[in-house]
This record gives sequence, C-alpha cells and structure tokens, in this order.
Amino acid sequence: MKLEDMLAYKVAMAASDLSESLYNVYASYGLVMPEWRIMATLGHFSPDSKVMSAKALSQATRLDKVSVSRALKRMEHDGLICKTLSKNDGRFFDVALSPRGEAMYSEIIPKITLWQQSKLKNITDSEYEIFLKVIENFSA
Amino acid sequence: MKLEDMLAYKVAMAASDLSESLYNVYASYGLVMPEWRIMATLGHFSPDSKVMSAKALSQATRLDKVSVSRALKRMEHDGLICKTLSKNDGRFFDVALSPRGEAMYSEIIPKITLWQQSKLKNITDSEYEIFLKVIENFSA
DNA sequence: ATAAATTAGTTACAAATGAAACTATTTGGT
DNA sequence: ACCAAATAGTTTCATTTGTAACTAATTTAT
Repeated sequence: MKLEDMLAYKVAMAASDLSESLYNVYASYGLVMPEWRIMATLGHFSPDSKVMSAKALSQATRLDKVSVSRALKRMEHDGLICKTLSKNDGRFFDVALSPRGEAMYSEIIPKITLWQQSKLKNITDSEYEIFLKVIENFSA
Repeated sequence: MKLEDMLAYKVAMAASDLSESLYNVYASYGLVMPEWRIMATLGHFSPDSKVMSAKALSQATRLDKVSVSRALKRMEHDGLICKTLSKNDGRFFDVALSPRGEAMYSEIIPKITLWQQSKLKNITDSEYEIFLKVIENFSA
C-alpha cells in the first residue's frame, strides 16, 4: 500500500487543496478561515442575520473557543459583527453580523457558490450524492 | 447555503476526523504524522526499503523540507532510519529504514490496513471507486 | 441565603509550523 | 580554472495554534 493510496492521506490532500483554493476567494476580503466560517454561520439567514453566542459559533464551526474569541475580536474591530452581552445570561454574548458584515457576506456568497460549482463541474449529481454519503460516513 | 453543506468544510471535517482516528493507530509506536508518512514512503518496498533523499521524501509526502528535516532527525535518533551522505552528490542524503524501522513498519502496516477496511466497511466497491474519482478531481 | 460547582469567554503561556536566512556542495557560464 | 547561480538540507525566528489557567456570571445543593 503506497502512501498516496491511503485513505486518510488522499482526503487530507483534497482538504488542503480545497481549503487553499477557497481561501483565494475570501482572502481578498481580508478574512481568514475562522472569520469566514463565522461569517458563513451568522449570515446563513441573511438578510436577517442570526444571533448566536460564541459557544454556539464554536460548535457550529468546529473551531475551539479560543479561535472563536480571537476571530470575533478582530471582526468586531473591523466592524463586521455586533457583540453585546446577553440580557438573560451575562456569561453569553449575542453575536450577529453588522450591516457591514451582512453586505460583505452578500458579496462573498455568490463567489463561493460559483467556486463550488466550478469544483463540481466534472461531477454528475449521482456521483456527488455517493461522494457525500461516503465522506459523511468518515465523519461518523 | 449552510456552512456544513459547503464542500470545503465537509472535506476538511472528514480529513481531520480520519487523521485523528488514524493517529490512534501509529501514535502507540511513538510516531507523529510526518514520521508516519516518511515511514510509509520508505517502507513501501519492504523488506528492501527504498533509499530516498530528504527532498524526494518531501515531495512524496507533501511535507515541507523543514518538517522532513526535523522528522528525520528524530527518526535517526530513535534508530528508525539510516541517513548517509550520498556518494555521488554531497548535498543529498541517502535515507532508508533501518532494520528496526523495517520491523516497526511491518508491524504497523497490517493495523493500518485493518483500520482502513473498518472505515470502508459500509461502502461498496463501486461507491468507493466513485468517491476516489471525485476526491482526486479536487486535488487537480 | 450561601458556598460549591458549572459554564462562557479571555488571557497567558507553550508547542507546532513555516518562511526566510544560512551553510555546504555542485553546476554552468565565461 | 574561477566565479556566479542553483540546489539540499539545517537553523533561526516569527506567526499560528491550542492547552491550561484565569475572570466573571449563573446554577445547584445544602
């Protein structure tokens, strides 16, 4: 069995290639990966951005809480999010995209969609379905 | 489009889950990922281990040359590899598994094979073929 | 009502990573 | 033959990353 035939290696290579390629899309907006993941999560219900705690963001993005804390700090500094202490529970923050963050999200999302379509242009729908089944099997 | 439906995110999650799971196999031999990749590459022609330069190992494993240098240093210290200056070109090293490295490789490889089979046990051959086609398409 | 235990988030510190500078050897042009 | 350019590998240093300790708020048990 050659290294390049090994499952974990193959998937790791694909992941790093895809990640690097996708980075080229959102990096032009000054975002790094954790920031992009947070924006994607908060912006999902755009134009009425979701409000989430840092903890919930951490779970949704699979980023550890330190990464989320750092990303939110920078995004707040850059005016991309609003962060206010929760009225109900003073340990939580209510985090949402700011109008500026919403605008950026709306501008990026079509580019991400196009990027993803281009990555899948040689793949049929049924092939992609099988691919999803297999890849999700690995994350179980 | 939700984050968890995004291609790059899905593949990244699968990659990190697989990587962590595989790590449990070779970590009991005191190896870390770069060392495992190098061992897998050198051991591929076991019991007559391949001889390769650090540069060639870097290309075969997709590790940068600094990581390879550090991994080889530790593997040499642990007696897993032999590293000698090339006769033809004094810039290169000839790197090969030592008998001890060969023995370890021979012990690990069946476990890796079993591990991989268990990861694929819910997947049919034809599904796996399609999966490979798709994932290789992403690394192109 | 109060003290102990949890939980959210931040900060401080340590380990891993990679880019750039460095050494040593070889190659190519004059 | 000699000097500049290129190449292999190592070391240094700065950045990234995550773990563990910390602060502050809330909950639970007595």
